Amino acid sequence: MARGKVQMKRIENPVHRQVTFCKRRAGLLKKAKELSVLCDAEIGVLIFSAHGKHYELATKGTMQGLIDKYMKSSPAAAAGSATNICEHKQDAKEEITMLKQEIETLQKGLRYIFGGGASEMNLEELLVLEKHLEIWICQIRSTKMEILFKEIQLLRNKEGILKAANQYLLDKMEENVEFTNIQAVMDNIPYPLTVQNEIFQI
Amino acid sequence: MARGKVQMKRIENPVHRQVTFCKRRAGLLKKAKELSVLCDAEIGVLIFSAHGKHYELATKGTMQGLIDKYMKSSPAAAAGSATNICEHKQDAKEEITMLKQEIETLQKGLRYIFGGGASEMNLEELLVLEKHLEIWICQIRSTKMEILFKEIQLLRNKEGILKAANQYLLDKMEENVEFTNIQAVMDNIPYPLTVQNEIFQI
DNA sequence: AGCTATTTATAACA
DNA sequence: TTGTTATAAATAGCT
Repeated sequence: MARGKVQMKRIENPVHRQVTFCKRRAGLLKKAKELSVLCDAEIGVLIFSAHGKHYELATKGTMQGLIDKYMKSSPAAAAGSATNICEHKQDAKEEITMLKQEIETLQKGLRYIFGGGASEMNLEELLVLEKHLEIWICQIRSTKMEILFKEIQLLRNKEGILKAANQYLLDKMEENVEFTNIQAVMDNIPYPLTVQNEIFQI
Repeated sequence: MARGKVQMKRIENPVHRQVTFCKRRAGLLKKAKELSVLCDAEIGVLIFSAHGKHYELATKGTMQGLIDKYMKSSPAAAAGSATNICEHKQDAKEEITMLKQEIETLQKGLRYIFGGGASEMNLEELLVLEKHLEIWICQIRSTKMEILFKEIQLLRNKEGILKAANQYLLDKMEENVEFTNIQAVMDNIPYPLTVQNEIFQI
């Protein structure tokens, strides 16, 4: 650019190359700063020399911030990038908040049970708790009914079997010349209830 | 640089600014490419315009690769970097696990109190549980009523105070020769409700 | 977008 | 690296 045009290819002379790297690097960073200031843009420049040294510039904030911005706006192809991690982090935070609320509710419920009072719960919480309990009771009643219907079915089956057995025994009796006490036989047939009496207090 | 020096400050004229942004952006990217070629360096440039548009250049590979390189070589001080985010994510996961365990414990506690999970409970246990829940609901309703009565009492007190204030104001009016709009005065008395509307949905 | 008068950047040299 | 300087590039103000 001065004292002679320059070919756009790698400078083979190592000394020349190093000097040019120094000067042009400074020039590039200066230009970047200028562009940022003049046009109100956010600019990041990363320079890695062939020897592994690195130089950077970030106008308006940190390089990290710029990279984050880049991750968000650039093709999402950057799988597993900081952005995704951030989103996961966000999700996790939300989940934690949810879980904490759940714990809070459960603890209040327990406190309520043990304390025997709901003095520390507000109206809104009490309404929610009441609704939950009502639903729970409904479920319990439904389960109860299910059990009872099963029991009834079982008893009906047993009834059928026993009636058949009785009939069989009665027939035997009639065949039999010797007269015995039918009632006694009937009384001795085991006929246990499979459920307790209180179940009829529905 | 041409036809006049330029002040190193934001160009206020939006048209000028946009034009300059275009031109200098192209210049900067060209310079970056040149430096990369001439000196065998790896260079990345990120440019975000004030309006959110973004431009990038990565010589020798992708921007992602450059960023990875930057992450590794830059002072680990880059707080909030991917590494840290990962750690945070890990922390978050652990916290979630902990919270879930806590919830499990609390739920067991509740289940214990009520005598086990409803699905595995027999009729007897279900009846007991139902009774407990009914009692609980009764207590909740009682507490709810208590809160409401307190609220009503509060409102009644306020009513008394306001009525007295109104009377006082009316008396003042009568004394006053000049006639003013009484209704306007009454309307302006602040009368905030201390509970939300939903409480009346009992 | 394209055109120049100028300002900048910088290659070669010290 | 830094400084100097001749010269190539970049670009501000216009169209």
